[in-house]
Amino acid sequence: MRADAERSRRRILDAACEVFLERGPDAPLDAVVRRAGVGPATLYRRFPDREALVRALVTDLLARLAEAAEEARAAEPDPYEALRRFVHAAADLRMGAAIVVLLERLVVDEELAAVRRGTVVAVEGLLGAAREAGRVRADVGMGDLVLLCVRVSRPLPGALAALDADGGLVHRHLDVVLAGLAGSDGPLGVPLGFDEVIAAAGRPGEPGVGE
Amino acid sequence: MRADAERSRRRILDAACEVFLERGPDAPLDAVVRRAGVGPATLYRRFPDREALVRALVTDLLARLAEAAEEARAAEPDPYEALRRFVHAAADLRMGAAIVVLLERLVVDEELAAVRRGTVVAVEGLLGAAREAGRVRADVGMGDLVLLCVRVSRPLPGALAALDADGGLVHRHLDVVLAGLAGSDGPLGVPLGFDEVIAAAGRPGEPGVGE
DNA sequence: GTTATACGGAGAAGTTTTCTCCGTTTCCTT
DNA sequence: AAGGAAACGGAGAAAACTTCTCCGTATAAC
Repeated sequence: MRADAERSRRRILDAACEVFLERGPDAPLDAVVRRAGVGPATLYRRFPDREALVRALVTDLLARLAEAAEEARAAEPDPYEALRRFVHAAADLRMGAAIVVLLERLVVDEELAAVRRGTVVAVEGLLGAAREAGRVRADVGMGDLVLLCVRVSRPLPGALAALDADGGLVHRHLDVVLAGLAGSDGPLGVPLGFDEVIAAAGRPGEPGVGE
Repeated sequence: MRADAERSRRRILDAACEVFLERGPDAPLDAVVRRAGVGPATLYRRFPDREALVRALVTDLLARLAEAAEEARAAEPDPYEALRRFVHAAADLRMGAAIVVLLERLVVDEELAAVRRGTVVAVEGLLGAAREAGRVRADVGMGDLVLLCVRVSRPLPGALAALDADGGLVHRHLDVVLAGLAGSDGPLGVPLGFDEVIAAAGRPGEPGVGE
């Protein structure tokens, strides 16, 4: 495969990740194209239809998530810290995009099921260890973990997304979820005020959810 | 105003709330119409354009939120419980819809600013009291509170929304946010497993984010 | 330097969304 | 309970968006 082709592929996949996360799996492929900065023909040449794109995206992402889980377990001896490290990594990898698009748009074939199983097992290991160590309450399951991650790491809707351009807010809020509003499990820094929310969204001329 | 007109108005507003929350402020008004079970003409007669609908929706919702805050403060002597009660009420009122649509689509005029101020003051009172009582960490601000509520109470994307048909999951996850994963501030009941997530989304034939 | 491969833009075809007209139904008044 | 004003729903024209392809130009490998 030629170098520029590989580069385009990567840019399209990354763009698709962001776009599906923001606008759902029905987002126009045209939006992906624009975000990727490539021509429409390039996308359609590489991925014959939406399904092909989605399948490539999900496979890629699930594999990287499993890797991140292994990496977290290896890097942190403390099970809770390992879980925490993974959750933050998953947000950076845009786990939400994989979940949303996977569950919505894809017939799960043999290959995909295998990749998915690997990821689930790895994350379950992380969660189970933290739970056994008594660092995570027993009445929280994988589904909670995954859904809370999806909820918190999804981009904020519309103009609010500008608040979190660098992703810092996602990590902050993941920490809140992890540590709890009433806890004191590590400082969060300066409180975010409501005025800043207003200010960020007050900028006119932003066409909304789209770009 | 005639009784049937008032009834239509209410149904449209409720439907708009759900639809904007699920699909963002660009959702087709036609989707609102279908969900409300009225004809398109009825919507356009009552609200000349999207902006009129959105403005009515937001004004209505902000006022109800302020009410809910007052009610929570009056009903619960303990400041933390009052905050908790409000947060759950806000989710039921679909606060997310107001925030998203307000910040995105609306020029904030005099009237709207006044309503908004009232709501913010009421909620700030709740949060401040809980913080002073030492029940909420000092490094969490109104912005965090609002954004976390938006994040957690937004409907899950696409088919995942079926998991939470009755809203129970939102309340569960709000409690996680409030109490913290590592805390033990009240039992959450049976853990939600990953399999249930898969099962809920595995149902084919669901056209996705739309209805 | 040559050749095969990939690229971007313009635009046709198909789909979705917006918004109005008008005949029928529902509510209020007397 | 009957008349009249007001509201309703459905069909459909017009506009806006999406999808997807053709083809001349640019880029990478040898």
